[in-house]
Amino acid sequence: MLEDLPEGWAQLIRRAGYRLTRPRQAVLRVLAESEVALTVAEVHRRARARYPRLGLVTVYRTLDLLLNLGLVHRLPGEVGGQLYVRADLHPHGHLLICRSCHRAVEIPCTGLEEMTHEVERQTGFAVQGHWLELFGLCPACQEGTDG
Amino acid sequence: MLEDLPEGWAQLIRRAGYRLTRPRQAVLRVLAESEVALTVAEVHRRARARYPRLGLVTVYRTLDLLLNLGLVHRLPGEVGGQLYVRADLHPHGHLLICRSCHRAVEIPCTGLEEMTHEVERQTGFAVQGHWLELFGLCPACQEGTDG
DNA sequence: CTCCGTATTGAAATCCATTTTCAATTATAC
DNA sequence: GTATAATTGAAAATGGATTTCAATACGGAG
Repeated sequence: MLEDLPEGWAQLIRRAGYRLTRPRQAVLRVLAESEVALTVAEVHRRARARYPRLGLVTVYRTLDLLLNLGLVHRLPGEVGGQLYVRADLHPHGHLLICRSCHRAVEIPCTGLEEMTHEVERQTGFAVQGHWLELFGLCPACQEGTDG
Repeated sequence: MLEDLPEGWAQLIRRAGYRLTRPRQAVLRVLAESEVALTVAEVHRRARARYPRLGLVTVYRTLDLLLNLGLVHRLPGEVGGQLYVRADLHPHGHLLICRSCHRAVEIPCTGLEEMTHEVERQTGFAVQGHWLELFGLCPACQEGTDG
């Protein structure tokens, strides 16, 4: 039942003092299985297939929990719903996202550490983190008819 | 009355077929005068000082208009309100934003064009645009007591 | 300068994502 | 098993953003 969760998710959650309940497992599994960034509503829809009584609120709470544990990324999307993806697929927060299907691909991001230090030197800011997002159309969606 | 607007904003808006009304001027002026990225609510608050009858709806509509004309950037911020800044201050969408005061600084962003082409080659995506955001604390806010 | 047609406005209503509240439920330690 | 504290889901509340529509004001024609 838990074996199809990503490496150590179960332990991490338990160690952090959280219970591994059925609703949570449903949400976890959905995220684990998707390489595509999902809206909250989509996570809810999919997770319901595993646990029909699942409430939307629990989806929000579980996503928040996963976010705090660093297991998922939240993509600061456009107006109308944030997107979530497994963090272990994209450890550095450098993503290429398809505007049509939300497929997310990790970008090999050379030189950003260096650039960060350079920027700190120039501006006096204390940089705490970064987000690099490229967006466009993935190969599959380029073949489709929509623009 | 219009002279303190950034270069050509007035003409651009007129040429695009829009009227330069008092409510719009109020909103324009607020954005023109701020180097800091502003929430919609903050724009509303400040613009009211110039034109008290100004409705929040008009702020949204005007920001949208400016966004379409490319005169402002919308920063895909965290949950709870998007931020807007003059686009001419940050032509490439590479920003360093203070988490405390929302001051936005343009990042000299070398090598990103190259990286984009490289990524397109590797992934087959058609890249349409990008967003690079560093966040941290500006020098002034580092001195403050809050974290 | 005045009049007119039309774009624009603001208030209210609505929409939709997210959060809060709280009684009922359920996972885990004993 | 039982106790107990975390967790859940429904409903209500919140808050950002959008839609609707009658009233208003811009800016060209006269």
